[in-house]
Amino acid sequence: MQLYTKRVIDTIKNIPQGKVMTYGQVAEMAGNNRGVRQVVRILHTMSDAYDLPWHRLVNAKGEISIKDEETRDFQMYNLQQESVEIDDNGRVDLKRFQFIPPEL
DNA sequence: AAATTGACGGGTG
DNA sequence: CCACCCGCCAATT
Repeated sequence: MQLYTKRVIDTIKNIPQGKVMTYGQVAEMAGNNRGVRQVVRILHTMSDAYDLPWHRLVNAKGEISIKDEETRDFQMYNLQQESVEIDDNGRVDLKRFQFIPPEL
C-alpha cells in the first residue's frame, strides 16, 4: 500500500470524537488535495479492516454523503452520540464541528 | 496490463 | 440554490 493511503488512514483515525472532517480535507492533510477519490475508495474497502471512524467524514457542504439509508442512519446516530448536531437536511454546521488539525 | 470503481470537489451557467 | 462537467488517484477486478 502506498504512503499516501497510509497517511489518509492515519488522518482519519486522528479525527477526535465530536468533530468531523470533509473528504477533501482529509486528502489535503494526507498530502494530496487531489486524491479525494482515493479517500472515498479507502472508506469503501478498508474502513472495517483498519477500524476507521468513517462516520466523522462528511462532504464539503457538511452533508452526510452516504446513499444507503441504513448506513446513513447509522452514521447520523453515531455523530449524535458524540453530540455533533445534524439539521433537518442532514447537514452538520462545519463552522462548529469541523476538526481543524494543528498544523505542524 | 487495462479498465473500473467510488461515501468528492470546484468551477460554471 | 441546483444541475452538470471534468479532473483525479490507486486498490481491485
